[in-house]
Amino acid sequence: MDISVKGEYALRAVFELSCQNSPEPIKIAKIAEGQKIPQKFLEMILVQLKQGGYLGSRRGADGGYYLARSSDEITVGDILRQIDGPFRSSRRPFQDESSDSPFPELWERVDRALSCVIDRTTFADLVERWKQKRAKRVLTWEI
Amino acid sequence: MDISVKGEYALRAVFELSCQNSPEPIKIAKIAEGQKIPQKFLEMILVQLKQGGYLGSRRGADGGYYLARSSDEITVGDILRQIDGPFRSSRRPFQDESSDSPFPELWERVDRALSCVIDRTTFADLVERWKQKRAKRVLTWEI
DNA sequence: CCGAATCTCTAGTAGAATAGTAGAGATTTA
DNA sequence: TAAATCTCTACTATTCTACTAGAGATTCGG
Repeated sequence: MDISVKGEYALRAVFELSCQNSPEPIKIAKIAEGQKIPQKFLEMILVQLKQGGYLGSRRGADGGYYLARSSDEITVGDILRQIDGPFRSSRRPFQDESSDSPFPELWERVDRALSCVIDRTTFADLVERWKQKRAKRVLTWEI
Repeated sequence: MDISVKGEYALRAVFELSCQNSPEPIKIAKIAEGQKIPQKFLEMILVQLKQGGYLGSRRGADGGYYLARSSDEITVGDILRQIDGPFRSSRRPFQDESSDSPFPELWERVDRALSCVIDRTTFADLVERWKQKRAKRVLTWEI
């Protein structure tokens, strides 16, 4: 019942790209620096996200990564599943044997509850909320 | 975002005890057999559950484990947290550094959603639902 | 078209966690 | 007391996590 560091790095990388929201690619090094992620580790993560169709890339000078879809069409759940695979609670090996147990149904309900948060939260949402929080903080300071 | 086998074994063990619902202790061997859990592994799990105050035990002939509380006062979340520790999503190391990120809030929402299921589902609930499902199945067969 | 910048691919790796196993010791009851 | 049972300590094989290293492929500016 935990999220891997790798998964969180992936979220932070996509968040960074969503914030920039530029059609021009952003360098791995810049993302790594901005989000404090070991660069070589991040490289592997970004390749996975590209394979999933969430990011695109360009090599060479002025190369980098960019969002392959708009940030309101990528959810937190998309990224986590791409990086860490499907959550195990949904495909436990116990289900088939006799099925005479209350747990498959429990795991379904857990999955649904989780899904309500992670599959409904897009990166556009995250950026917006984060901006609002920042605006609020600045306001409070100025008063 | 997954549940350990150990955690699921613990749930199954407590479920077994809740089903029996007997004041008399039930032997480890019987629980292990009933829920298909390696006995030696189960022993360690049961000790942890006893330390958490969820189970009691008696040694010697006719010894075994029993519920230390009524099954409607033990939740799925209690057992999972006792076995696997608190979920990491709630105490990630990223929070403190700058806190200039939308993720702490996201993890809070994940935790709340999860909590709505696992901290509100007691073993009495599980037993009842399971019995109802069984009754339904029998009914369908008989028609 | 050269070369520098950048992404990409393969491989390896230290340390922790997972899912157990083994066996002697402590306690209780018949 | 003897047998049954829980309890405690220790060990271990395998897998996973979070990286690191380095050579190769591609692009673009000049």
